[in-house]
Amino acid sequence: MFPEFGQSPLSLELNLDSYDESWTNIAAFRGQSGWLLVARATIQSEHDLLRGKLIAACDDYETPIPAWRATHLTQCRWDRLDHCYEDPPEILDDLLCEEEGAFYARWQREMNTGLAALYDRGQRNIEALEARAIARTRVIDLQIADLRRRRRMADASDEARAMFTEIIAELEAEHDHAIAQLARQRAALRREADATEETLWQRTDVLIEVEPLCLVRWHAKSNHSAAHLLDPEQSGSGGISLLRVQRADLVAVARRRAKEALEEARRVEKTRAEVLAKTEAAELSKKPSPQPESVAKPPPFSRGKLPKASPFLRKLAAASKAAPVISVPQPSLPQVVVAAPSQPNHGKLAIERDLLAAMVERLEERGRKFFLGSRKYLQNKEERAELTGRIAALDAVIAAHGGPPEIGTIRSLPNPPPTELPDDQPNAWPVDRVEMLRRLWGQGMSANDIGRAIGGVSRNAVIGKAKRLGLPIRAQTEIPARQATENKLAAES
DNA sequence: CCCTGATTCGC
DNA sequence: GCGAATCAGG
Repeated sequence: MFPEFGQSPLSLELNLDSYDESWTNIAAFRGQSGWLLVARATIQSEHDLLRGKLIAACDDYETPIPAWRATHLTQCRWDRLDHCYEDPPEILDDLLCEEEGAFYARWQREMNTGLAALYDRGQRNIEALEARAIARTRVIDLQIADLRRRRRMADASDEARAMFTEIIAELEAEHDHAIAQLARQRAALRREADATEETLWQRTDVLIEVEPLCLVRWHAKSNHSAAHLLDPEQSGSGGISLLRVQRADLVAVARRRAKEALEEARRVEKTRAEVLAKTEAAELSKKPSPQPESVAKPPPFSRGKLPKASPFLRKLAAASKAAPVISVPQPSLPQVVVAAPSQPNHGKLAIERDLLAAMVERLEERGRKFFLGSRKYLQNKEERAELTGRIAALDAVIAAHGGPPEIGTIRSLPNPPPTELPDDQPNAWPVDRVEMLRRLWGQGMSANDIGRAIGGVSRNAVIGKAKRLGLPIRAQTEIPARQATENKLAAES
């Protein structure tokens, strides 16, 4: 094990040859380098105390190395200790966070028999559910196969064949239904179990402490292995073959990254297609009579661009920064044309709502990895709260306008007030906040206080917004401000 | 120093 | 349009 260096990063060389156990445990690290962080974790409650080592490691490409594999590295001897002037990658922190969460969960399961039982029971329930579903679908499959065979038989009459087809269709529907039901029930069980588990977690008052022991930038070296690492025919030119090995690594990483980016891009593409379909459907239902003239030549949208996308979609696309870079093998969209809605409609709001809900779900899933109360957990929680707030706001808007506009007299040309709700711009100041700002600014409250009163806004933001709103400029000699200062001075003396 | 609002400028 | 950084006055 390494000495306890403290937190400042050090670079060192690991001698893989000094590893005592099976060579296969560390063979993959040959010639590699990366980062390694070891921390001591202590969990303490009224009755129990558990200590453990947390290991977070990654390679040069920031690919995480599982803790159980990285452990082997710590068993090697090291030399060439030196200062390290590089900054450790952020992912190391993330990994440590995950390890912390895992450690905590382990402690919970070990120390809390109720939780362990609950966990087991949940697993068993899910297994039973799956077994039942598989048995059921298998029976259906057999029936379908049998019916198909009968249908193929020569002596079957046309009516009989039609009947078989009908029954097969029914059975297939039932099969699909069973699968869907399984998915639903499984998700429900999981949710339930997680919720119960979390309440049990929160009930225990514990203290978790993570103390970093060392943070090293490592290079793995192996002397004797060089000989059998090299291809025999290239053994004369070690440098070249080493380069080749490195190149292979780089190519592999590049491929992996490209693949991930492609998947991401596809996901975005899919969401976009869904939204398009929904918007189109909404448009169609809203305008039963087609208006051929109004949209003379709707431009086919270009690839990688979100046509009239909602800000959330754009954000989504931006978050998955893959779309613009990677060329997605486009499934040659059949020129889907959307008459871009000139004003916010309820279909759009509903879609945005759905997107937000989906984002919340993803956040929730991600948040489960983090240790309760950790920085990342809190951040996640905050983001979730914000999104839920936005969903509520959207709901209110949708409700306030009484659902989708009916095709009545009102919906004619003198078009309805476009309700200057800043739903087109998630960054824009919501109307109520602007109102508040106006009022407080009028009352002479300081920008700092206004920012605090509104919440989540800096004084600079308040001032900036006030200026943009064209609110009366307040000279710095304004009474309230000076009064406040004087009051303070008076209080001091 | 503290506070304040005003302005700039990169996003 | 937004707001952090910066400026400048009290």
